[in-house]
Amino acid sequence: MADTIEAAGLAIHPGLLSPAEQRALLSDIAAVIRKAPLFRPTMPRTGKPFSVMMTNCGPLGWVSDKTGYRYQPRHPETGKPWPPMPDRLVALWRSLGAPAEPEACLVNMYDEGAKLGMHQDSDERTYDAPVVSVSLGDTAVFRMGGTTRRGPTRSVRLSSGDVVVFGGESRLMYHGIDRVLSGSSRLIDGGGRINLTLRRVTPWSDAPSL
DNA sequence: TAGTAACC
DNA sequence: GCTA
Repeated sequence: MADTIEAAGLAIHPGLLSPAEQRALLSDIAAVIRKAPLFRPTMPRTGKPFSVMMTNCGPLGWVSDKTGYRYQPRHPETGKPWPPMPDRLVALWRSLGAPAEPEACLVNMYDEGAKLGMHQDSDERTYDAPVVSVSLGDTAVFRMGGTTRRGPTRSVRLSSGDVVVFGGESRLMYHGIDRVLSGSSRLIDGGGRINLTLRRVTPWSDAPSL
């Protein structure tokens, strides 16, 4: 395990999760996907499909369709509430010193060829809490930039078990996935990469009313 | 608008 | 810079 990289509130923790922890988490997520099947979001206005498949767990889930990006309490296809956040993810969030409790866990499934263009996580009503990202399965070529669309970017490989915390200035940094290195991990049967992003959507002061 | 093209 |  290499040293933790830290800059402007960004913390990359290579190999934070042991192989046993990765397998346990993957098992939790497989159960989530059985209850809340992966769906393919589409772009606002154009309706162009994402290459990434998604689902969520926790009280709120991120979705996108022709009408826009938003958080909502129910699966867009089944109409059912998102499955509960696994205890293991709440424990991870707390272990990283994040405030309150995570309200949303977006599950992104990358098959071979899937990618995600550069974007900011800015659909939340609060940016006080960090975004916590967990990588499972095949290695991703992750690109990160600054807090505006233009400017220099750098490329970082994220392997299974790596955890990234976007806090402080880095909370609104542009980032994306250039590609996934097929066959680089044996964690997921059939290959691919699963990324979990834990987020706080509403300010902590609003939380008791949830 | 988390996609994509096209042009440099 | 386009998209509906």
